[in-house]
Amino acid sequence: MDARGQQGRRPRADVQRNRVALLEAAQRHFLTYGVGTSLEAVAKEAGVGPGTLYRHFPTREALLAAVLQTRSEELVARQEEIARLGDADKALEQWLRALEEYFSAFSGLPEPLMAAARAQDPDNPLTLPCDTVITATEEYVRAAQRTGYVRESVKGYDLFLAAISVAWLKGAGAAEEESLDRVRALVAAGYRKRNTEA
Amino acid sequence: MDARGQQGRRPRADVQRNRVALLEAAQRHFLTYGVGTSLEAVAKEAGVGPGTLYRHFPTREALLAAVLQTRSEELVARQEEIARLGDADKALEQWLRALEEYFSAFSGLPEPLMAAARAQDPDNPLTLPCDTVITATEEYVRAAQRTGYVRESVKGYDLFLAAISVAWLKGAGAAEEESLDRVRALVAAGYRKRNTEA
DNA sequence: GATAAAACGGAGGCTACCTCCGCAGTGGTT
DNA sequence: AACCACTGCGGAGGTAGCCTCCGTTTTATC
Repeated sequence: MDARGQQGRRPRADVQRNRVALLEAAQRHFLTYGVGTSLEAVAKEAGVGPGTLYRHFPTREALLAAVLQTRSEELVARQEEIARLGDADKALEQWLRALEEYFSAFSGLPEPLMAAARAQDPDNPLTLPCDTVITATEEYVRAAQRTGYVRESVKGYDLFLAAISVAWLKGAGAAEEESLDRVRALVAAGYRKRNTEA
Repeated sequence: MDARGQQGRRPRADVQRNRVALLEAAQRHFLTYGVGTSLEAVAKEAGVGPGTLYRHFPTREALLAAVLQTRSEELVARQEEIARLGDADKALEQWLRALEEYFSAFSGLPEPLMAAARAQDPDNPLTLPCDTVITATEEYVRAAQRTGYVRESVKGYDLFLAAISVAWLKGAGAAEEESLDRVRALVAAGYRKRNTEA
């Protein structure tokens, strides 16, 4: 009598319950210990056995991608906000900043993202979000090039690489915010046409 | 009767023999599998037990630092070569390139180097080489600033970070040489005063 | 309730880390 | 050359994390 599409029985209640518990536990652990955290510990904290974790999320990347979903949505929301700016240069700058925050969501995140970006393996659940942000970056770059702010030789992928590098630096913990700001300025000075002397 | 310093018996021959075998095996494995390779496998290939490996090199970082010693010497040799250039701008550029190669010696090397650079733990055997190259970078930057090539706001540490980031990108394998070249150009355009339009 | 399908969970096999200590190899001495 | 003392060897073993397989439990439906 229920309105689900075609056939098959209604999905079991415990599946959804466990999935949510796993995602919450995973987020906590990724935040605290980075993406390399023990998956067994995640399962234990979610109150399920390791088998259940691996059935829901067959690889670490799958779990990561699922946890990252929320952040991806935040990123889309930011895009709308950025679109309201009008100024293509400011938009690109803000977008890169948003990207960087996204990549720094958990310590160690840049690594698997890079692996996904490179391998183009359609089975890797991180490939999709990766490609999405690269494409978006290319558009911001094109827009800023049309209005003459950005060098013609710069490609969107380059700035994706720059953003993920800065995120890596941040996650490697090796630099205080002050150093990071100077690196960001370095990148900005690198892609802009105008030369703000200093 | 032999000319060793003060007292104690002569060091045993097997110690040196094992040390060399370990270093060779470690270098091979680091080259092939990256810095995360199995240390037990290294010991086995060197023909010694795990205990011997850990006695010689109590941590992975210690082994890494010892293997890196050769490369550090190469880097010093390069410095002399660079000094002969005369041009401070070219010198800085070449130094950054040499740094990047040094950091890319093994896949995954940037991670422990960053950790050492940040923690300033005197017990970490990677801290010393790290500090050395940072100091050297600062000098190259100062020289290039004196001759007016480089922005005053740039710090040596920033360019160290930039170089290690590019090495990370290379090791993460995510970028072909073409993309890396564009990122390098981005960094160069970022730290230079002169604006080479494009 | 009864039934069948779906999901659970933990035991178990695997690999790697690192330590500890009985034993073997080595340098010095006679 | 034979002995001694000691330094260094190496592997067994405890720990932890990965991932799978399958007997058991939970669930939706009738």
